[in-house]
Amino acid sequence: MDLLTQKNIRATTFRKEVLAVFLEHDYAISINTIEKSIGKHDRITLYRTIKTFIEKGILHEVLIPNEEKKLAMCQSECSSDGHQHDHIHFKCEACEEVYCKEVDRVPQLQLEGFKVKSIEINASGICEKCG
Amino acid sequence: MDLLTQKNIRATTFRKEVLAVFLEHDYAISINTIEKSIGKHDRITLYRTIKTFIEKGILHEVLIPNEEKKLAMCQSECSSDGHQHDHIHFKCEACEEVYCKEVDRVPQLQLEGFKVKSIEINASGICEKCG
DNA sequence: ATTTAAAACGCAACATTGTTGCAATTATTT
DNA sequence: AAATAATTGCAACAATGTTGCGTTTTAAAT
Ligand SMILES: [Mn+2]
Ligand SMILES: [Mn+2]
Ligand SMILES: [Zn+2]
Ligand SMILES: [Zn+2]
Repeated sequence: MDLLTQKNIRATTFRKEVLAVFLEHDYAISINTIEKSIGKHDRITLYRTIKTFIEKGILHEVLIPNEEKKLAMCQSECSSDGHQHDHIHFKCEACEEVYCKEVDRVPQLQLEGFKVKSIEINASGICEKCG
Repeated sequence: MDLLTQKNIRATTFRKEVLAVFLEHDYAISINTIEKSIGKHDRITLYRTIKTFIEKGILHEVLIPNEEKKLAMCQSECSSDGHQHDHIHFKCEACEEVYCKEVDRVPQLQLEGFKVKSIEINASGICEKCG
């Protein structure tokens, strides 16, 4: 069964094309990259598609300071009830791509006086392929 | 001695006003907030001021998914040679502000096959004041 | 103190990124 | 097959960020 149907949205041609672009990459991509990959396209529909995909737990934003906003696919746990990521974002200084990388245990954080509910990590360095 | 002079840029009226806005807040603020705080202002000059401040290690961007871009002051270690932050970003679900929070030890991260050079953490939960 | 040179400012014009309303189209349900 | 609901595509707009250039301000040199 189709991922789109699973997430309770209609599996239209446009959405399948957008999804296909994400499946072709193993790293986070920008809206620009998507636009270049899909042939004819309507910018507005693309923005709405992305918004829907984020709401439904198909995509999530990947924000790195001083970089273009990027998007990447979620794991199966995410849904309209919320996102749940056990992964970090890793920006490689060599290939310059940003990878979503699963980790067994996301490092925890203790902050005196603060109640920490969730944590999100962006690391940088040299990736597996470039190492 | 003035922070601006310390960082080797001219301490103009405009820059001092922008800096003052940051000193009034103990959390990250948006460009919109700055614009509302300084009386008359030129948007272009503000954008250039921010860019300069980031380059000189006075400000850094604070990016949280699905939120307006924010900015916050750096610690003294940052300079045009680079930023060096031993702090995390904490978004409070109650007051909705994002705080830069110093930590004694930033949690480390081991990734099989990856060389981790730096790490950046965004946490969320309930802050000290709201707890 | 005056002159000079560099840096910063302010304006106009533009580029990029993202949103809203609405009519036409497409997908699902009856 | 018809009715219904979701999605699309267009136009128009709003928000965010950039570039060029002449004027003003600042710091340095005389
Ligand atoms: Mn990710
Ligand atoms: Mn910070
Ligand atoms: Zn790499
Ligand atoms: Zn709070």
